[in-house]
Amino acid sequence: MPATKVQEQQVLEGLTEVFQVYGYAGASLSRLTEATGLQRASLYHRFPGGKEEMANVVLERAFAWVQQYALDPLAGSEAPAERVRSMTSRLEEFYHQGRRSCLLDTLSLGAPDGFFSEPIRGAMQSWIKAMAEVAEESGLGPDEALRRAEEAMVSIEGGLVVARATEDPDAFHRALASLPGRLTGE
Amino acid sequence: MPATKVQEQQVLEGLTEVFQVYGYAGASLSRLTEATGLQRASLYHRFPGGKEEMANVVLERAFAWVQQYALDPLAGSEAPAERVRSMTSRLEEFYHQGRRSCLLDTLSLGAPDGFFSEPIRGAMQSWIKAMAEVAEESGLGPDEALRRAEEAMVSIEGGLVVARATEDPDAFHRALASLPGRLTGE
DNA sequence: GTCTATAAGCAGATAGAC
DNA sequence: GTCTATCTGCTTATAGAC
Repeated sequence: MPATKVQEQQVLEGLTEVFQVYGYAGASLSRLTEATGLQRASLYHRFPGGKEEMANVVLERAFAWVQQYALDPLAGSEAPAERVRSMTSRLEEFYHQGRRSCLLDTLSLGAPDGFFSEPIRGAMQSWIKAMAEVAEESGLGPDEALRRAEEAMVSIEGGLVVARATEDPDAFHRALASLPGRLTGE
Repeated sequence: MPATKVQEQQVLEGLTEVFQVYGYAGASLSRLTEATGLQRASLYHRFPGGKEEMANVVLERAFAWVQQYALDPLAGSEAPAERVRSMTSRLEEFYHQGRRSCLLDTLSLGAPDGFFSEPIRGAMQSWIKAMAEVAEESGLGPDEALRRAEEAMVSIEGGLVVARATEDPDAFHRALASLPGRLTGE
C-alpha cells in the first residue's frame, strides 16, 4: 500500500465535481468524503483549513487548467477564429459537454462573507481580458473588443446555466458555436 | 395588532431575497426567519411543507411576475423590437438592475433530488417560447427564431452570472441591450 | 497518511402555551 | 397566528490510535 491511499489528483477531481454540482453551501463533508474516497479526518489532514481551503484549491486548480489549455492558446499563431475554436473545444471538455457547472457560478452562492469574491472576480476578469486580446488582434477596436469579450463570457456562463436548467447539455454547445465569429468581427 | 404580524407579500419578498442570494442549500431557516421577521414556527404555520414549500411558492410567484409583466407584453401590438425593450426594462426591475440572481440558477444547485427540476425546466422553456414567438412575428423562420430566443435566454442568465461574479451589475444591463436587435433579425 | 470515535453547534422540523 | 422551548439528525471540525 502506497503512502497515500488516493492520489492528489483524484481527490481534487472528486472535490471539484461536488463543488460544481452542489455549490459551496451544498457541498457537505459527507458528499466530499464520498466523492474522494477519503474520510473526514484525512481530508482535514490534507486541507487543514477545511471546506474553505478545499474550495480555494479547487478554484485555483480549475482556473489554472482553463488558463493553460483554453486561454494561453488564444495567444497562438493560427488565425484568430481558429484559436477561439480551440478554446471552445477545450471548454466543452472542461465542462463535460455542458453537464457540469462553472465554479465561478456555483462558488459565488452561499459562501461565507465574500470569501471567494476576489479570486472569482479576478479569474473572470482575466478570462475576459484574454478573449478581448484575441478580438483586438483580429482587427476590432479596444472598446469593441472588450464588449465582445464580455459578451462571450456571458454566452459561456449563460450557456451552462441554460443547459443545466433545461436539462439539455447541447444548449452549451450551441452557445459556444457563435464565439469564433463573435470574437473576430462577425 | 392585526391577525397577521407580517403581510404575506413582505414574507414572500424576504424569502425570495434569501433564495436568490444564497441558493437553496444556503438558505437556512435562520436566514429565512431573519429576512421575514417571522420565527421558525410561524413560517411552518404558513408553509407546512417547510423549506421545500417555501422555495416552491417563491419560484411560482417569481415566474408569475415575469409572465405577467415581462412575457405577456411580448404579445402586444407595438413593434416587436419595442415589445422586447419593454421586457428588458421589466427584467432590470425584477433583478434589481443586475444585483439579484435568477432563481432558475440558484434553485438548481444543491436542491434535494431534482425537486425543482421540472418547474425550473418548464419555466425556462415557456420563457424561451414566448421570446421565440415575438422573433417569428418579426419575420424570422421558426428554427431561427427558436435559436435566437435560446440565445436571448443565455444572455439573460449569463448576464446575471457575470454581473455577480465581477461585482459589476451593469454587465447585466449591457447583456440586455442586444436583445431587441437579436430577437428581431439584427 | 488514514482511520474510528467524538465533540460542539447548527440544520430542519415540531409541541404546546398564549 | 405567533411565540419559546425542544427534538433529532446532520454539520464542521478535532483527538488520538494505528
